Amino acid sequence: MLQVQFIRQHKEEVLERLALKQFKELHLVDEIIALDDSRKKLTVEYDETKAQANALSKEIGKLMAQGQKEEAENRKSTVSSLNARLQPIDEQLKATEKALHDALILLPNLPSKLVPAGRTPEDNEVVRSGGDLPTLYEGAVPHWDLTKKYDLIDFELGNKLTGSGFPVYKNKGARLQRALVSYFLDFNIDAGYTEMNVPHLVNEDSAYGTGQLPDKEGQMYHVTEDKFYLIPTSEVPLTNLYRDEILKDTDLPIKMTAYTPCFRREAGSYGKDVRGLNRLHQFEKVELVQLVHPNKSYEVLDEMVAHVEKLVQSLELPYRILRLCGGDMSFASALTYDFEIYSAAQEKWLEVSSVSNFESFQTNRLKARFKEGQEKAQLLHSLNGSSLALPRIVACLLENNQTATGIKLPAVLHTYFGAEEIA
RNA sequence: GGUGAGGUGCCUGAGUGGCCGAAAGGAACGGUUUGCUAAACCGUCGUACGGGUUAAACUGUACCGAGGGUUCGAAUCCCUCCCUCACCGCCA
Repeated sequence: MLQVQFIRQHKEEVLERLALKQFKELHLVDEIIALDDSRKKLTVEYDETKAQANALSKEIGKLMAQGQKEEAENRKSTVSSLNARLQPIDEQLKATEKALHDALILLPNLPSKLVPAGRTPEDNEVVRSGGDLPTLYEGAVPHWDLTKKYDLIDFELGNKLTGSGFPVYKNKGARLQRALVSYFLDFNIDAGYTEMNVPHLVNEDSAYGTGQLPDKEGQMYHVTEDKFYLIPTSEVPLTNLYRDEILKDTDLPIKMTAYTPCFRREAGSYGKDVRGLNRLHQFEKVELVQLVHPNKSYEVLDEMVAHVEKLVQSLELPYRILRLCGGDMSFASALTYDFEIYSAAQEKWLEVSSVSNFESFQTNRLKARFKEGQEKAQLLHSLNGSSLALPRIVACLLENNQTATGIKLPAVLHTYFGAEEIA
């Protein structure tokens, strides 16, 4: 959520940058300023009237103590009439505040200066790439055949237990997952991230805090009886750890990593995009979250991108890093880099990580702040990134490294996996 | 799930209708003192939204788990909800 004060002070800039994000409802900006104007006006009216009433009420106490009953009764009726006047003002004020808030949450975050113009994924900028596209042997097949051939994942069993999109990992498939999770976590811990283990269900306040509610309710699984939501990513619990907190600047940066399952309803998806491991309702992911000083966040973003890049490189997979264009970025992001890995048998790029700087967009909603000395509290900047989403990594590892006799694993996984290849 | 107790500032904890944005102690921060450490002493020490100012000073309103209510006036009384703790039951 953008800050009204910023919008007021930088209206032209806000309009320009919203347009870059392909945001159409630019009229909201003027509406917001108008609503804020009336909010201020009503606040003054309310406060002044209330101040009178409060002062009189205080006098009543003293008059009563002095036994001046009549005078006290006089004041009482004055206060009563003041309060009666207050009521409609209060109602208007509340309605105005709500309207203002409702309009504010419709505005997406402003894209940073680095964001390329554009509307569709084709407009994203490739900033770097690495690794060589593998040449597969004659009999190479997509991962959904490999998982069957080596008995790694059973999609049908998952259907039986739950439904499509809930695969059952078996045997070396299960072990490969666990190896990857351990490796990713260790890699992150070595870079100074603190490992966290957080709830997989969150309450409404948390879902609201990171922006899943109110708009994306349909994308989450909802436990209606207890009003909990299954997390779509560990970004939700991790970032919400600091909801309504005021940190000291010396506590910064906060660097966290967590491994959790992620649950996504992904309503409306179909076709080959959802085949095999490409898109699931439940998958595993290791996530990075940082909360940092506002003047550090872009430096930190680069650092996180470099960190994920090193991780991908260590898996010896061909990758490219995209800087997302205005139209393809998420609602809350100011700048996003996507990591894609080439899935050789499917012959397409799969997104395996998305690293974003949200600036103060999330923290404004969360009220996650920090203080430098005696200064006024100010909003932190939040960032997050996957490191990495498991299923698509598995898909690429299997497809790209397949041989006639088995699947060779990158060296970094040998110890974790307990073998050099899946045969 | 049952019964009981309770939710106050960074923490502990007082406060049962006006003198309470809230005692006291601790922590933290700034300073004085100090050979060092420690101690002592002085000061500062919540947030938000307004007014005001070049900026301050100053000032108003709201907030004592959340939401409603009673009252001229609520941290304090009433109602609903949430949460925590203790004991019992059950149990990985």
